[in-house]
Amino acid sequence: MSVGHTEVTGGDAPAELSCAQDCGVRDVQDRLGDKWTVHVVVELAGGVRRFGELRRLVPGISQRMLTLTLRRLERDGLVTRTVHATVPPQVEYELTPTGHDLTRLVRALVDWSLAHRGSIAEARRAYDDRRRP
Amino acid sequence: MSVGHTEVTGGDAPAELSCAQDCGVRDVQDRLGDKWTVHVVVELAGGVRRFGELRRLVPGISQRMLTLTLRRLERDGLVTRTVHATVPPQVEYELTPTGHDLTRLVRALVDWSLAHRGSIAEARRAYDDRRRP
DNA sequence: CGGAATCCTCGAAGATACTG
DNA sequence: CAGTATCTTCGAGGATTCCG
Repeated sequence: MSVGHTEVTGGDAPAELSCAQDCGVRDVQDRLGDKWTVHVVVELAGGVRRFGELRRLVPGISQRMLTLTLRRLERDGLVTRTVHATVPPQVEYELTPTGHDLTRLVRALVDWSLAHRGSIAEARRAYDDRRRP
Repeated sequence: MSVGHTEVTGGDAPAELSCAQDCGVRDVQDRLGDKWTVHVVVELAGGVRRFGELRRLVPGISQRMLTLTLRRLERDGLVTRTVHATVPPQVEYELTPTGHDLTRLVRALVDWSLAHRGSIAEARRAYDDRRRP
């Protein structure tokens, strides 16, 4: 099995992982690996959401982290930010097409972890028991 | 679109994301999000590897981080560790079936980032240009 | 060779306070 | 309401040293 390596000469396989250290994979890892992005994306998958709405939908997130998370998503073109010049102010966030495609990856993540949740927990118990008798 | 929510009563959809705060998804996020696991898994996808071999195959990784990364993978039942009582010592690592399945997720990650690499870089430039004229 | 133990740095994330 | 600005904490990860 080969995860990544495409022969540069004539390959049609999907990826070469080590193209000049990571070729952008780190960006995705950083988004998917941080504490809040996945949660925010999941809520945005439900449609347009306002800032305070997201704050309520993602329990435990601080105002600061919600702002940072949304800004990063916006910067990467995964989310649009629409300011309505009303009073009080009203800001709406929505997934872009690319952002929606990200939810497919998130779903793959969730599916995988659910599929192997049991075996991992078991392996972990076994390992810990071996180490701490 | 709904990424996660399965009605507990009779749903057959794949996942409920907020089952008691994350239901194991964080574990996978932590592995996939950290700095080295993906690289190590990719190399192990090529077959059995010795410690020093991995050290050479994953450029930049420290001895400590390679050890930690492998231990975590072993603890989760994704990698087996085989010590040959030779001199000098020889330790071999290999993906378990679950570990091999993890490579499918890694591949999805790599594929996604390659597919959207361009649009993300572009969005990022546009965003930065808007903010710093 | 394949680690374990220790020390240190630095950035992610939390808490709090202020503002257009 | 939807932020920005500061300060602080905490842990991942790096460097180094020692060991069976």
